[in-house]
Amino acid sequence: MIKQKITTALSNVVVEYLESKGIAESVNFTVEVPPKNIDADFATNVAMIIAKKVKISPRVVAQGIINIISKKFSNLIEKADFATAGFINFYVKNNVLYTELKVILKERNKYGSMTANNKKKVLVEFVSANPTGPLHIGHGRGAAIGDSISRILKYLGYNVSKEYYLNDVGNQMLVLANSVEVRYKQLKGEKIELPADYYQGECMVNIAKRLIAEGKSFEEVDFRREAVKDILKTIKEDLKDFAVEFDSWFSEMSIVVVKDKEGKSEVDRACQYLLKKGDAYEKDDVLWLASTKFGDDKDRVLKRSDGRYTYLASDVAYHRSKFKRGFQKLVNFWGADHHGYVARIQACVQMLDFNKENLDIILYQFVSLVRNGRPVVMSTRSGAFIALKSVIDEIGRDACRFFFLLRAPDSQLEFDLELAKKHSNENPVFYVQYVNARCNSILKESKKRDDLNSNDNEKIDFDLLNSKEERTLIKQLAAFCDTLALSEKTMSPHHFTGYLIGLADSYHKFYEKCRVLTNDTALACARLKLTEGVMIIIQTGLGLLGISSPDKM
RNA sequence: GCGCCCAUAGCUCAAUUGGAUAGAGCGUUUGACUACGAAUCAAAAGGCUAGAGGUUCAAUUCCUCUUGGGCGCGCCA
Repeated sequence: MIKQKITTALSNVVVEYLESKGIAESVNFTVEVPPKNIDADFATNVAMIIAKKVKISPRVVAQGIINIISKKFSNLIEKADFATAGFINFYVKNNVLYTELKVILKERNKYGSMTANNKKKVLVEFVSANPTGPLHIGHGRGAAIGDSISRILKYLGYNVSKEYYLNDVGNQMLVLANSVEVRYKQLKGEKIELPADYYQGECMVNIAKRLIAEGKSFEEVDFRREAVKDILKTIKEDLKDFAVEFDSWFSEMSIVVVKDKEGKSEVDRACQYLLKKGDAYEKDDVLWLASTKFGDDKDRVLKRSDGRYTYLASDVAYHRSKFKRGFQKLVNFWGADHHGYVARIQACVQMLDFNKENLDIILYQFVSLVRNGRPVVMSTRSGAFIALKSVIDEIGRDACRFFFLLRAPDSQLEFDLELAKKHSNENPVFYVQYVNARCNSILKESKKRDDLNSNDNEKIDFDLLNSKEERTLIKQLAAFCDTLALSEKTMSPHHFTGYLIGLADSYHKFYEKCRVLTNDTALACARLKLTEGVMIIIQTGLGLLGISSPDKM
């Protein structure tokens, strides 16, 4: 929040400066934390931007800005100076830092949360893996990212719904049903081979075993329904183990198979709508989506010549349903193999009169699995994949989530199982969690001393927190808000893992340099408050990533 | 052939979306526990950001080309 204060003050000053020069234009500038070698708290590039616009040297502009801000915001700025590169560096008053710390102590796990987004309804769709087997590690990445972003958006005041789109109709379901059927027959003693293009996974056998155990005869069994039921159950359990829970499971069947009073499905309705608008047209016995109108390479088929709809038609109806349910913002997390699909869905939402800006499609690159240096091929069909569950069991939920959230979605990720296992004790997640455990231990220790019981923030002398380590730590805490903003802007939670590692780093350094439980009561009390603030932020931050903060490790 | 994504330390990845001397972890080398947790800290080594041009006060970031990898390109889902 401190950065925000500087930005606001600076905007004010810039307007005044430009007016004094008779310029009406506004300028875009940034405020940021300077690199380590500069000891200022914040820096801005505004002098360089203005200088270019008004053709005055950056130094002169900077001096003008510095004069105004020093006078007008002396409560905020301790000192401001011009750096040779053209930046203006700011040193904020210690009081500003202490005020921020007090806000954290007061707001606790609501610090930085907002109501400003006015409960805007947003739908986050992720995982949406086909129900043809247990989730594998690639789905895990999507699950971790989508779930964390949902938590972050909720924290920022959005009304978030998490949805799983279930492809429970179509060819794959046919293959699935047939696969279980063959297994069923095999178990009954029939001598038949499982075709190579059927699902080979062990779970097909288990489903068949269950059906036989329940005494279901071949004639009465709906293999598709039974298979989906079992697999879905497994998927839900896996997700629960991963701390991911969905608000809704949207069945494709509900928009394809289910008909209204007039015998029309939602897909029928959606296609009808597009046809009427002229965004779909019939040609050669085929119904086409005129997606080229909105930047796609070519028009796409909605309804085949044999009268069956394509997957795209379902998706059009599905997105239409999202709007009909009143969502104002859509976020879709897709595996990178779906990138060819982005253009047509963007086209389709525009045809449905939705602003393209309110649809975010985030592609996450594949997780390539390596075991003992040898690549592991991931294919649900071959059955030779690594289940998410086995990885969670192996390295733990927290470490697994943190690992996935460490990287930007668009970087391909190499996951060496042996390595992950080997270094599980040195995983950065423990580095962060350790801070919480350490703080907890200090607080517990402090309870043994009668002179440290003051819980009243007003009686604490925060001025005593004036070392370099302490200032750095408080600034770091305040940067929590910037991290929230950045994550929202990029729709990626990976900024948070980096932030938390940095915060942990600052605390460990503070710990080495500044003893918390000193004989000086006033100082000990102040440092305990700082420690408490760190715990609040660590716990809240890890919470946004769906990761626990154990008291002891 | 066309399109999307990526290329940064020995390895896995960051870099506040165009900012100052490009940072972490692992691995390597060295040091620190008889006061709050050593799952920690201090220090060293490691880089022509794949290559070549361009845009500007400023490029890992934006544009073009080349090379190398991943993934798509169906009346499959």
